[in-house]
Amino acid sequence: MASIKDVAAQAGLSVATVSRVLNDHPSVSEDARRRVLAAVQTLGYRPNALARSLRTDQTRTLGLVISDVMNPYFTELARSVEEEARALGYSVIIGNADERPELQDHHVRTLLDRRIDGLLVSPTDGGSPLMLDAARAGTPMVFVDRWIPGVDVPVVRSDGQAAVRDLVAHLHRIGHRRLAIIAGPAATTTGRERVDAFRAALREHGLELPGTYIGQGDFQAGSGRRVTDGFLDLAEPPEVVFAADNLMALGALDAVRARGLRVPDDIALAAFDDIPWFVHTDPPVTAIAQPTGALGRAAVRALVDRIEGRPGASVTLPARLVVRRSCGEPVPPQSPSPVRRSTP
Amino acid sequence: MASIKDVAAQAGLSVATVSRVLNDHPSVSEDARRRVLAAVQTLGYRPNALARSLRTDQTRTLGLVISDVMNPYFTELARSVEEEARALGYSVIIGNADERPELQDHHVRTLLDRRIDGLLVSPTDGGSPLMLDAARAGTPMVFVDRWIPGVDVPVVRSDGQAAVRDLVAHLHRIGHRRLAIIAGPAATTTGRERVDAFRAALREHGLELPGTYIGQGDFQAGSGRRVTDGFLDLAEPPEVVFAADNLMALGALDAVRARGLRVPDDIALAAFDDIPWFVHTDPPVTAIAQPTGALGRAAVRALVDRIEGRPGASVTLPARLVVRRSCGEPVPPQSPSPVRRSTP
DNA sequence: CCTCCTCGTGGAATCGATTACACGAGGGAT
DNA sequence: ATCCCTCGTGTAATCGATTCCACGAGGAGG
Repeated sequence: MASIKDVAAQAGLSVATVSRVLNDHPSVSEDARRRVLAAVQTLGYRPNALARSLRTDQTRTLGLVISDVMNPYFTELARSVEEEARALGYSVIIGNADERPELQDHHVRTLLDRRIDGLLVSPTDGGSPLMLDAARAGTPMVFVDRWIPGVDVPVVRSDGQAAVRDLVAHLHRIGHRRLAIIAGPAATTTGRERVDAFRAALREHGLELPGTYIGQGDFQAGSGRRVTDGFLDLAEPPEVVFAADNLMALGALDAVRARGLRVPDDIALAAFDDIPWFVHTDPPVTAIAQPTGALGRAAVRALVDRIEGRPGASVTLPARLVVRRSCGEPVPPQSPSPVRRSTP
Repeated sequence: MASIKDVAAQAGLSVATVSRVLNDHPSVSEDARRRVLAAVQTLGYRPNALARSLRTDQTRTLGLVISDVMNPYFTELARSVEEEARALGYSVIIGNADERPELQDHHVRTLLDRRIDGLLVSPTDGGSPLMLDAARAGTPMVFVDRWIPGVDVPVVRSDGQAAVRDLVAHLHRIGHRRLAIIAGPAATTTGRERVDAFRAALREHGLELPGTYIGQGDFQAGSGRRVTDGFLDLAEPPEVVFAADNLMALGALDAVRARGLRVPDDIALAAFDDIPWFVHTDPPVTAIAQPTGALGRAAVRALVDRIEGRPGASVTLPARLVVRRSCGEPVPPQSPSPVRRSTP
């Protein structure tokens, strides 16, 4: 592959001049510029990003470590992150932690070794020493969706508390009293927060959340299935299951279906995170929708702010309840389909 | 950030010796090794991947350019690719082309600039000069899922012909005669092949595929909606719509639902690519399942073979029909749920 | 005791870029 | 005519690693 030296030779100039042309530095003659550009053309030269980054100490690359690529929520987040980053002149390297702390660490390490300019993380756990050290050492970092308390890093997230309250009110109005939740891992903020919000909302209606109605999941489909099975085996099964993410809701549907039961007649279902498929499931699933695209974009802006020396603020955006039929009547006039693809 | 020089100083040795320890070169004394390791520990040193790659001319990184991250099929592909690559000691950088040729080019260029060791592509179009040049110039490359004819690059893909024939036989048996297809872009091999296979299978039953029953889609949900609307507006609408991918099937469901019609009573639906949600849609969707994980793994192995100087062979794996209820009776005894997550 | 190897180590070149500094040519002000 | 800037260019240092080559110490063999 042609290097800058080859271009210099071909153009009959020094590498310094070639470099100046390529970075359009002002003091270079029109003649030199033309010759360099011609040489670049004929050699098909492309600058070596590694060499450039080594010298300039910046990669114009962001690392994004997400908890699970197979989760449509994170997939959409990744898409909006890449889009916004590209608009700001950055590339993104995605690492998929698959909800496994050791994999998360692997990716953080690899990204740091590559000297990315900044890191966007949705932590799977309480934070490994590696990540905490990196944050303390001054690596620009922003938490997105989930975060780690006690670390001085901006957090871009969605607040589901009001939406959860709306959900519980909706369930209560329909007549449900025995409400259960499939929780996410206690090591994650979203895992804890959603349970807390749920419990607080129940209390407003004078309801309890007994221990047997809190199932421990891990944000993946298998755990949703397992926990739902447990609920259905109880002497007094819940009337509603609220899954703390969409994959566990998928698992819950699997479990219900495997027993030949029906939603919402035999048991009602609601989920955190709205995805396009929830419109077409049997029945359409009532869900709490996060402003995913906006979160991704805000996270990138906060991170780039930090990288470029500006403060970089935390952002919290509200989630909202989308009522469909999976919790029973009343059916709303027309449940809107979550909007994808087109960014207005 | 500490460099190898700092480690050398801390250990009281030269950078050469430090480097030898780090790459566990045989000729280094036990004493030196201990001192270097201690220095690495206290400084929290991590080698700079950029510098290393610049010197050794290899990044141990694979580029993967996929057509659309929001498509669960590609998402699963990406996951299996990363998994296999990691097992072989490689990292993966994913570029999302979003079915747009110019974005695909952007990512290929960026990846090439980073001097990735090899490229895995699922081309969105007939191939830009950039990509063809790279292939000709000897960049190790493998096509996955889709490919470009006339380029000397191994292809790892799934053959759906037999499964499409099974599907058409199934539809014919049920009594359907007017079958339509939502095709993918003609610029992609999968776009063309699926139409061809469908037409050939119809012919075996003495059926035609009229032009009005071929809708031009782009593998994204919006086009599925649009095309299905067109079908439903025909004087004689088809009895079955076969969507060439899962997102267009989602769009088709949207369109049918918007008119207050029912699947399969008013119109039947089948799709290429099976995903977990198809089990729980209303009704469960009959689909053609690709061995996605196996494809991703085979593609990585082929690419790594090329990179490491071995031949690197093309692979074709069969797809299979999964019958559910979206095409009407007969209902199979129990339609299996596609397996995710766990790799056996 | 001398010679020859082997082993462990360090010096320095190298990868491909960027950039500080030096330098010569040309033009304007004095 | 002299001085001083500005402009365009080139030389060389530098980023952080790897690796070829040279070198000194020590052991084996004659």
